[in-house]
Amino acid sequence: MDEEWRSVMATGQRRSSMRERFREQVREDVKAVALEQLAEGGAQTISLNAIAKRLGVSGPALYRYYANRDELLNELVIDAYHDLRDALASASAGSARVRRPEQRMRELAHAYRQWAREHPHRYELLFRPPFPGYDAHAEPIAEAASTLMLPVLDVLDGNEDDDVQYVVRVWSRMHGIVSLELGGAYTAMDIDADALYADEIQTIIERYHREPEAPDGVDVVVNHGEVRGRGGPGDSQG
Amino acid sequence: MDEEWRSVMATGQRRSSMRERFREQVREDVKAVALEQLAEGGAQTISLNAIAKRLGVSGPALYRYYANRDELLNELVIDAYHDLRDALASASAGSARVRRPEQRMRELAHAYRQWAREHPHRYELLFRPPFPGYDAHAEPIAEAASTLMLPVLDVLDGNEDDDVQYVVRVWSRMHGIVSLELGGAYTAMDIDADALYADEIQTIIERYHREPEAPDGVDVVVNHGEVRGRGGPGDSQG
DNA sequence: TCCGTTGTGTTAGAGCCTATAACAATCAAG
DNA sequence: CTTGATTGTTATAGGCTCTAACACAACGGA
Repeated sequence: MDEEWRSVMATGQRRSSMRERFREQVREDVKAVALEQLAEGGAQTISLNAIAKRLGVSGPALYRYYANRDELLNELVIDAYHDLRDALASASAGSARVRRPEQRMRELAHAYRQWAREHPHRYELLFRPPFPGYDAHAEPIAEAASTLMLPVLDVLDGNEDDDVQYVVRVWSRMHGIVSLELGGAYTAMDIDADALYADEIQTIIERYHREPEAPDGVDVVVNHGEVRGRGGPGDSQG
Repeated sequence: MDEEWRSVMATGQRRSSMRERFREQVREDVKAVALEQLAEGGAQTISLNAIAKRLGVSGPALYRYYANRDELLNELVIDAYHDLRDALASASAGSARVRRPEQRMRELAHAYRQWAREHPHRYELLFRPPFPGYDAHAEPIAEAASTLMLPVLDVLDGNEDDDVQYVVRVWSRMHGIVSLELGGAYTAMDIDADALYADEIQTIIERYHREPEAPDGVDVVVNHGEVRGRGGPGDSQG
């Protein structure tokens, strides 16, 4: 830790707020190690003590940087939420105006699941009831949801108001599969998660896709499979 | 603990396997306290030490009954799985031959969500990736899934083979909503979980309900919203 | 009835953790 | 150069899991 200080001093950068920069650097280092521990054994494996040891620092030193373990975890939650948001935004932007909306939806859904599979513990961290000390959960989740909503709404060409509930339902369907997949439920019962997810997304897309091609506007604008009055039997042809 | 022994001896029940019965009793007591701790602060709150203290026994005594903390947790998982299974079976049996299949489906779905809301931490315990020591997860989850599948299959009048994937998808949709609800996501974004869930189930029911009333058997037997060839535009009337 | 086996409880202790307190050293700036 | 803020250290308290060594009660056969 002292070495870093000296090397930084040697390079002769601007002295102002050097301490702050260093402080921020240490906080990042701590989070980096915490992320490794998280990836290895889940949230309960994260230990300030072990992190300190790995950074070559004696235990309580890190309490200068994080008031307690929960504060570190909350930081990880916020970072994870940002990361997921960026991944989704990136996927959404990547297929912005190029392809058909169905394809955009497919890619967005794929990005969602892929992020979860790449960072299972962080995903778990995001959408888990943190009953003991729920500090920074409500707000990030709500914002993450909104961020997920926007691309979906964009893909669905929805009107942002009544469609919110439908988009949440779409999100819930994606989350349901992803969550069970990460939990190992599908593996345990020998089910192909890839195919399952693909089929589900396909179903969602078709469900949506009826709308813009509806011949006459009977009242189908925001139907999306909600109740809204049934058309009686015979409205299906396969 | 000695008191119980003496009182039991005093009642003069059959001596054979008295020890076993007592042992089983203690194991149950331990689990009871563990369940309280679970309900209060989640799985990480469960502590053999604290349980021992609450039972008026000194710490390591409980290691005579549970090899380690994980064994206790696994027992809780298995119990939770049994409990959920019973709740679903009960709901399924309760509305067995009386009502229309749609109503049975509705009640089954309701029982599922209700159990999760009554035992949020146990539900969480069931469907969570237990990365550190996953002992008894794969099998219980698979069996719990089957148990959930059967009533759903029954409600759907499916033929148990090809329909498995569809039932898993239905289950995933229920789990998705329940999981996000327990995670507090809906509360954070001001969404009525009751309505959301009801709508989702209704959608599922309608989706299914087209089948038996399909006018001519075009190939609709196991369609359930899977890809299987699209009918082109105009197959929706609201 | 006696005695060995088995089961169950105890305390002691190692090793991990979180977190606080008291103290020392270093940096920043007047 | 002195002073105050920052950051590191060790010591300590208290919690946890789990093992070891020991004591005693219950069981069951001789």
